[in-house]
Amino acid sequence: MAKKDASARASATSYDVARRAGVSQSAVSRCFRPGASVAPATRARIMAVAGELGYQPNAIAQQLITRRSNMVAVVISNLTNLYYPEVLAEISQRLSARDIRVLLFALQTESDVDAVLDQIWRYRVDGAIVAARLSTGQLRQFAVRQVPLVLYNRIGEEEPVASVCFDSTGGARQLVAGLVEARHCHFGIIAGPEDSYVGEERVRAATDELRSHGFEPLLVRGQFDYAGGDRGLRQLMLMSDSKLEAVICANDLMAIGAIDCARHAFSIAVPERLSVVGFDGVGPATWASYQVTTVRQPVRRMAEAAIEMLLERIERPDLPPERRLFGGQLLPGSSARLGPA
Amino acid sequence: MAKKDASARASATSYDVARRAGVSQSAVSRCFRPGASVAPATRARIMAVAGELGYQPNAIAQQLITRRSNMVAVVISNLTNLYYPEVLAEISQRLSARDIRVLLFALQTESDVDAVLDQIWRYRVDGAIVAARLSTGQLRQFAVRQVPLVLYNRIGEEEPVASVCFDSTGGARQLVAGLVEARHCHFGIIAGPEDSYVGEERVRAATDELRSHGFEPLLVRGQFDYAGGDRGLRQLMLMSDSKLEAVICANDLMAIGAIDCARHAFSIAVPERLSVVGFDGVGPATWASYQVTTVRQPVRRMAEAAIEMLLERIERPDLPPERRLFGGQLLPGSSARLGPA
DNA sequence: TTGAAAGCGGTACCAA
DNA sequence: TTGGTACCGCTTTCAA
Repeated sequence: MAKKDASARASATSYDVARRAGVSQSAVSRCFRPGASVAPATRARIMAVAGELGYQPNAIAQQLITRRSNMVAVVISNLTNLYYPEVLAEISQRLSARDIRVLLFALQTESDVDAVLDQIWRYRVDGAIVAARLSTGQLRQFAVRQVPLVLYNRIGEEEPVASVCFDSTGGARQLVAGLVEARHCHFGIIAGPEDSYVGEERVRAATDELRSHGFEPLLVRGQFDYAGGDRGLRQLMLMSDSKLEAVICANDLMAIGAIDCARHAFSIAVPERLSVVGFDGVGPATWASYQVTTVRQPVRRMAEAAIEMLLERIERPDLPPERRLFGGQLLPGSSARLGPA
Repeated sequence: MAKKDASARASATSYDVARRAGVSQSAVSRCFRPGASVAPATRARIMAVAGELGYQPNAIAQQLITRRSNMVAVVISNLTNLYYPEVLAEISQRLSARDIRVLLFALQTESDVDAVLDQIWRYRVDGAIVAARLSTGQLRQFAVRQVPLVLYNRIGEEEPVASVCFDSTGGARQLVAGLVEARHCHFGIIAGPEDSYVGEERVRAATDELRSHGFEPLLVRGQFDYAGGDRGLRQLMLMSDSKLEAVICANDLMAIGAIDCARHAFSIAVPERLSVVGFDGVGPATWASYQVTTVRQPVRRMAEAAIEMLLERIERPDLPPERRLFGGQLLPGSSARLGPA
């Protein structure tokens, strides 16, 4: 059976180009591979025809033969978190710059992970950057299937996995130290859901640090959002008999919710009567109405590191797991009194 | 040359499964195609082996042969806009639910579009949802290459293209009507960059509506972000000789910037002395410190519509361009006096 | 119900 | 520098 005519298909193939340029298909292929040997005249003719036909090599076919998809799966748990869009934008742009495409998986709930992993295997991505909780079994699958993986702000709990994390502990120390120095005595912590790695680490670090100074914080939990901060503060107010002096929130969004709640629902002046601190350094944290005292994650450096680690592991799958920890920068803001001076 | 052993490759192929199950490769393939005829016993044996080997059909090979990638390109101009993460999350989740993957292209600047389009052609995506400005030439390419396309909050300027848009005009009318009824007389508009379609439409609609009431607004421009709103208000204050009574911002983020600027930089009470309104209805607009008077875009419905339109066009490429316009819901908020009562 | 075989659109090796 | 050819891993006739 004769080959189908080019016009029948949506896009031209290397055969179409070859025929019209009067060369072999191999020649066309070589023209699109940097460093291949093609006579200048031949190349010119081929490229001219390719231009006419709007020929672009079919990435799918390339992937099949080279076993390289030039795609990386990016798995993100909740894009509406305000912090993640920034991460995603960074990762996406940096991967594009390296000529790698992003296959995006935005999870609504973390329970969707298994379905996502199935797709990841099927698409034979070159690697994955995951900002979602993975079970040990799920982590093992990456190893078994030899798909390079870098976790973002998560860790492999039972086995080591390459990961890029924010140093919540260091951040928490700085915040607590400042609050203690400013002579706050009654502390509250608004934590996120227990299954959040970064969240728990922040809470644990803050708690430890407070205890080392002889303080025992009140603890409440909520979602990592504005409403979570609002509700958290209400609970703390009830529990503390209104003696609360400082609140440490697991992220900026909660801190903002808590600040608004304090000011508008309880008419408590922030920071005069109540100090509120957060984590992340997201955009809204710097808005004039809040100026949240927080610790900023170096998102760009972390995104870059995640990509570097992933690309290294794509080239050399045998590289050992490595964990890179990034310290944050204290943004003093004005939602808390940090002392002294 | 003998076939390579399965263990040499990262993942099992249908041949590996076939060999171990003692059937032909075709049989394995059929097992994974719903509605194919396979004897129950055969299927059971094959599936058992597939399970052991962790076999998953290679999506790449399937794409090549079926000419269906089950991937949709999603192009978004600035993910950091606060409004887009919500859109992206919706689109991504709804496509996943339909077993379609998202190939994400997050543009830093709109000038990257050509490079992105090249990738889109090469990956032979089934279609594209684009929330970025496309030139007429670029739009034509989609037509020529027969890649179904749906624009999100953009339109084809010189030729009709399937698109889903927010009805900025209707929204602007509602906002302006309310402001005029409340007897504001001196208006300012903080617009976005001129190359933004939605932004310009909002500005034009607001201007027209104001003129129809006999008012001529002052106009300034900036980026669609917090700083843009801040700077915009400062400029308006200079231009208006402090007579400014109402400011219409091209989006909520600018409105928030303007509100903060009014209150903190100029000590102007909002809404008592100055009314500020925005567009979109993003999360922060509802925060207690702002409660922006705005018009909310029905993001979920719009995302759903975009996907429906795209899928229809993937099935039936000959469908004519259609433009679906979604009205917004006025959120009265408390950043503006809308009248009367 | 099953297996053989012909592609899908490329890459890369080999001989000319 | 070129063209021929054997794959990559799957889907899909077509016979058996």
